[in-house]
Amino acid sequence: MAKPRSAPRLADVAARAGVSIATASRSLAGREGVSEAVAAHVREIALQLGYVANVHARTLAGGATSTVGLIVHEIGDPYFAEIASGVIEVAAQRGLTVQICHSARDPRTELHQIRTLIAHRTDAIIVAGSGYTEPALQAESNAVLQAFQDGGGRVAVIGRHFLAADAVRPDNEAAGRAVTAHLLELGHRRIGVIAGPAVLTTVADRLAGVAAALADRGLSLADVPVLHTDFTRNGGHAGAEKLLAEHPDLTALIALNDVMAIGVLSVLRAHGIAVPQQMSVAGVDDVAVAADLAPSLTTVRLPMTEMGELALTMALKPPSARKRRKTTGHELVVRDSTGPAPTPAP
Amino acid sequence: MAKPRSAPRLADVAARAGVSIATASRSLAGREGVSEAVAAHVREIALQLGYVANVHARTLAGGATSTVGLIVHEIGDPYFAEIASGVIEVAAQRGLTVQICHSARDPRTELHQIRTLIAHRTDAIIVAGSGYTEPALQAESNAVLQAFQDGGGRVAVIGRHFLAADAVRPDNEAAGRAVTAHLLELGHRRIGVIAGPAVLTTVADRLAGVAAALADRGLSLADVPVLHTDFTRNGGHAGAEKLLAEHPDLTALIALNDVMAIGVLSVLRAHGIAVPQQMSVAGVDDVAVAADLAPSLTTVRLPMTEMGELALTMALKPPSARKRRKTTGHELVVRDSTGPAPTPAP
DNA sequence: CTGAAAGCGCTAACAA
DNA sequence: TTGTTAGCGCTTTCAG
Repeated sequence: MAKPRSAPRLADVAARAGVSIATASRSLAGREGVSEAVAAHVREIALQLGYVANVHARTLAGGATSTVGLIVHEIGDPYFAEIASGVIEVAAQRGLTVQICHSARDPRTELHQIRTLIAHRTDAIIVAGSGYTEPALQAESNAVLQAFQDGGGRVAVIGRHFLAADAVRPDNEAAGRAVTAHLLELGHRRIGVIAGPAVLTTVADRLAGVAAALADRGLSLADVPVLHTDFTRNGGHAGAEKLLAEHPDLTALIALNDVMAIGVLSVLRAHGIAVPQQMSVAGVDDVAVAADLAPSLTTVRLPMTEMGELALTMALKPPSARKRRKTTGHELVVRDSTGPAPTPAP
Repeated sequence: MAKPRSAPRLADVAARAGVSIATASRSLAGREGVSEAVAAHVREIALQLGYVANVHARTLAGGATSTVGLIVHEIGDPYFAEIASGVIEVAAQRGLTVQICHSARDPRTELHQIRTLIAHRTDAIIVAGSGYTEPALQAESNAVLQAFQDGGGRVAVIGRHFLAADAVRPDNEAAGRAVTAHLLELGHRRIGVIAGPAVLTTVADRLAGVAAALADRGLSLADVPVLHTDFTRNGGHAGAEKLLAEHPDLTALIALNDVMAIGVLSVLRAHGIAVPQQMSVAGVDDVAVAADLAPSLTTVRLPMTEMGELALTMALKPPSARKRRKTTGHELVVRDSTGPAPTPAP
């Protein structure tokens, strides 16, 4: 075993450069009050020693941690993976590192992860998972995040949360509306909706959009079957099986996110139901693979990567008195999974 | 602005509990040398104060950081997202937090990320990105990681690296061999290979497997067109276009990973080439969507999530004298994208 | 412009 | 069993 003293410390750099650690610190931090010559020399030495400041010591001494936290429901879900990619990219540009946690779509777990990130004194925390329609579920998270912000921490959320923080808001209602209007225009009237858990604001908002589009045509959400299952590929799969069995007359299926739609398509394929000839299918998100499915998936594009970038960018700005709110664009992407409603057999 | 003193400190807990900080520390750490009564009391107080230890202070004082680093090429790639999911899960179980960095398939960036993680004094570092066939490219990373390990840090890599560390090794050669043998058995002889950058060991190993399977049939890799492009969906897309144009007689395409295969399928669809009737396509990895593509993708399953779990588990074990090496299983999954070679037109 | 020294919050000897 | 105290490596006054 080698000696535990592995990484060079500031003291090593200072000694080697023949200056005090205070001067060394100033030089490396690029603070002023050091002659450029000395500063350059110190930097030179630091470089050749491969010196990297100990983040913990720096943090303890009052500096920033250069770390941001990101809470997602599940990183294996492409929606979150794409958001994470955006967050990581801008973090890297700014010399920050990203801690990622799973909330597993559970408010208790989310609270726990928030606590953990706070304990790590991350400079900022980004909550990317959907909010909950029931404020009580996030009351404690809210309190904890508030305290964190009062202490100088920065917070940004993605989606609609009952959290007082800067927010990046995909327009989920408009997305739900767009996809539904598209199907209605194609002549579909017997539409089934496969939704995620009703407590998620993302689900509630998209569903509200569906309802609004229906209302525009004098229809009501009460008239269409809505099934709440997991917000995952398997949830979509199970939901489609159930809906198909209970409502054999449906001509279109809306999955409230693309991964669910993927599950829906697999069921249709297994049952030999032609898409879109016999059944149209649409999702929301436009995850990367949506375009490469067969049939390619009609969906509403949400700029996930950009949302991640935006969230971190906002969080890194100096806090403003009132919370910032940034709504992202969305775009209906019509592909091959939707088509005209089949004319009913005479 | 509230006062900066937000989080309660150990001293606060100790004072409130009427004990010294040493006793408080012991109680919370669950170390022995404290009467159970006192310990329980301290824990109680800590709980009601919402006390969470400052990770940085703890680390600086010689404790563990409760943080592990994970370096992936790109988290948006489902292969890495699934690995990350596994890592995060076992980390959460053990009360650890995960810092994820992008290496962007660039050795320089990878080195930089390793340095960053070391600066953060993560307890362990997991390098999930592929290794490089050219040892020189990772020489410096190797040195830095070695120093990290000498200093008590733990390291695990996924894949074949020229890094002295515990390793989880998907059997890439066997995977390449399996998929190729499958195609050969189906009667294909004019097979094109769409590969990622040749410098990646993952690519080199899978390609070696392809060569081995060909050799088993008396064929040579020299006889089949191999195209090296990006190890991504778009790389697969571009590669397929090129290969198709240059070798119109091919009857099967092997993409060296599933995301490339997705790009390949999209090209075939665009050209109206029926899969598998006119062209068979196979990938490697079995990412989640592979089963849901149409046609569903024949591939070789690698247990990505489990690989992530395994890597962290290994890294968390006390270091052993000789490096551990764990080879994971793989399994040919035949789906709809491969079929018998079309009989040549007479 | 530069250096000395006081912490930051916690752990781990060492005492009592 | 419990308390005292010396750091961990760095930033930041405050002197010089």
